[in-house]
Amino acid sequence: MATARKQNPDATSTPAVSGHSAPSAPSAPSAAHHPGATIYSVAERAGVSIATVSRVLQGAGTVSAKTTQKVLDAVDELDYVPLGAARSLAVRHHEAHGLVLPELTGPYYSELLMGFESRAAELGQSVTLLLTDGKADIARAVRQLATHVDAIAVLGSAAMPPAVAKALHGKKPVVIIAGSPQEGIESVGAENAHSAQKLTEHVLGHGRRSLVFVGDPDGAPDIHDRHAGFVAALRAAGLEPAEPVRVPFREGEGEAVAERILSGDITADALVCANDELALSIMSHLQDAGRDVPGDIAVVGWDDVMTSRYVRPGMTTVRQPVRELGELAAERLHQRVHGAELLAAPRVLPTQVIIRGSCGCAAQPRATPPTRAT
Amino acid sequence: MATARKQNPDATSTPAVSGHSAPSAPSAPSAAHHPGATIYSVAERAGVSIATVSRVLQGAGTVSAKTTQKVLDAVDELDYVPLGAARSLAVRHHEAHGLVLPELTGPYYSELLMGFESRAAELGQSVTLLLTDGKADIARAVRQLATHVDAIAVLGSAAMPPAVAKALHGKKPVVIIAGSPQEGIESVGAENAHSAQKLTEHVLGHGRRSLVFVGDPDGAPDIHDRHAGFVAALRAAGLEPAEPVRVPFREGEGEAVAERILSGDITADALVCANDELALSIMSHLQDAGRDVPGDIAVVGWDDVMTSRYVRPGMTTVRQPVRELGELAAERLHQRVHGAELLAAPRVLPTQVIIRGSCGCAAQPRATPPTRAT
DNA sequence: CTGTTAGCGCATTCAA
DNA sequence: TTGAATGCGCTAACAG
Repeated sequence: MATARKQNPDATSTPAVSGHSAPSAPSAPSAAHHPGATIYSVAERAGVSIATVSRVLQGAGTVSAKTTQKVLDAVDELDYVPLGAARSLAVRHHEAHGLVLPELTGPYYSELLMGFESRAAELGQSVTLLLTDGKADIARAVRQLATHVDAIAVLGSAAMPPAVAKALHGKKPVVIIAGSPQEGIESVGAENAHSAQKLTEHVLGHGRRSLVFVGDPDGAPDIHDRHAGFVAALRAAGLEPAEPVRVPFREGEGEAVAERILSGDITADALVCANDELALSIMSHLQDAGRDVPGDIAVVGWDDVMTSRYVRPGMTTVRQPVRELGELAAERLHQRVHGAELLAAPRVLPTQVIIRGSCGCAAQPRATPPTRAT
Repeated sequence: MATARKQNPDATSTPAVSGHSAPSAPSAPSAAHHPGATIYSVAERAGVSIATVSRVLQGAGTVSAKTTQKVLDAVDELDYVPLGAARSLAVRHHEAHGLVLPELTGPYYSELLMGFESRAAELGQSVTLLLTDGKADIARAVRQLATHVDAIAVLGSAAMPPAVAKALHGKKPVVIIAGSPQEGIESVGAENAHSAQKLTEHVLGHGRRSLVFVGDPDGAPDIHDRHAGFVAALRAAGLEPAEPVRVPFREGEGEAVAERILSGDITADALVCANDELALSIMSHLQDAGRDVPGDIAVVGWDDVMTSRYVRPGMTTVRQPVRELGELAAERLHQRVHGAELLAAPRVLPTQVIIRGSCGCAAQPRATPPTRAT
């Protein structure tokens, strides 16, 4: 019965003396893990009030050097770990941001997450991660997440029901990353259409005329935009774009696409792929079948993954500032939590076309700093 | 002043009648986001007590269908999002696990994280991620993390001061992943020494006699074990192992190592590398310089990253059940939180040697299911 | 089946 | 510079 508080159901509600926890048992000598040290045990051990303990721990108010030291010692001896939930309840803040991603294969998500975590940490926020792929009830998971965080960032391609996003929003700040801007929800992203157009123009510049877009424009908002840029470039060149080859961009799909090309089901002298994994896989299978890339057919991707530097020919692609995108999202979340207004226009970060050999340019020695264009 | 509670500083502490929040204002008609809906507002709106609201939300106790519906409606209308902190404080746990990783480049960490998140989610736990690379005060970050979670998993190679691990442990369950088992701290990992020995024996089987290990055995516990297996294989073959080439395994290091080989500073007819990124990079630079792999020199790696299937020759390597490792860690954490005893012996998961062409075997068509050995 | 009540551990006025 | 008291929103006995 050391910690004496809130327990006077007997006495009349007059501020009875409540004997300052008299020097009864001088508490256990030293050592040993108090599994449940609380601010009360620390205060008692230091011989101060919990308010004082709180002050030194928060660095708030002014506490004498001597008292501070006593408290710090007690904290140390007791191995005190504050209970975050109690603090959160009192201050009404979780000091945590949520991030919703579909999954983590490939460098894109990881980069994004690293950027997000890094900036969040700088701002004193921890990050709680939610992966949607394979989850049965995503809406439930997101609501659960909302319970523990102050704000949430969602990747556009994460399978989160728009209804959920809207519901959350209004309760907690939400930002959509690389998604289609929704009414009243802030979004950040990397530029797509313009770079796609530049990239396509570059391929056109090699004299290719029969280009096909590989990837599903309706699968994700950024793919949609890339396709739009592709189409724009073709039209500007007086060409009529063929129907895109709509495949999801898992690695395995590349083989199927390659087969269709080899069998003549698809005819093209250049492939503009929705991302590098797809492009890489297709190129590899084509090469295995004896086709020359880019001689017979050019292949370009998007994302500039590591492998794109190692294959031959090097993969021509587009690099996005993915890490910065993550940082930006964390940053905006934090500002919004602290009262900043929702930004009406999406923030879009510039991207960079990386020219290597697969587009038809002379092969470069691989794994060297890429040539920059744009 | 709708929610009437805990406010009778006037009346004597006798259980005064406290007028049941008489049907004063019938509350706002419909619609609109109550920014701060609480269990009280929901209860009031549904015309029940907060206990009932809690019951339907927790699925605990028995509540009549009609009442349940009223509550659910109120929750819906008010767009009620419970405050996790309050619940955590009351039930005294966070329903969250922490995961400490150095960073997220390459597929290893991502896989691990996916496994961890997936299993944690199944168990109803959310995951809070902490990346140590680039953090100034890691100990502080970890303590901060400990504040919000019930248990923590740490990757062995994460730069977490052992002292912190020990401090945390005893307060919250801790498991070390792929690290050196520490006294009194549970650990899980993938098998290293034995597979390394098998792999080395395989290379030896191709007639190579001058093998060198590339990677720093003191850099991470699992590298240490792989090196040990390497040494064991050589000794068993009557060979004296050369000093390992101690480099960190960032991608950039490969070039430097390749240079030393080309310049004759290092002589070897086979390289056993600490991981695939290193092996890949070295092989690539060697090839660029005109060396034949595996003709002139064999190169093998560890991890079986995606690129290892795409390069030629295919990279011979060792696949670890990384995802399963993550799942196992989450699983153990959860069990420990729920009272399970600390496992004295480390749980170690089996690995698999993947034979492709870079070790000296006949080149395989790439990007096909790997041949299994072991 | 439902309501009352007492904390959970902490931050924070308000006094002293 | 310090302490006493109050409440954050929720769960969980305990009554009824």
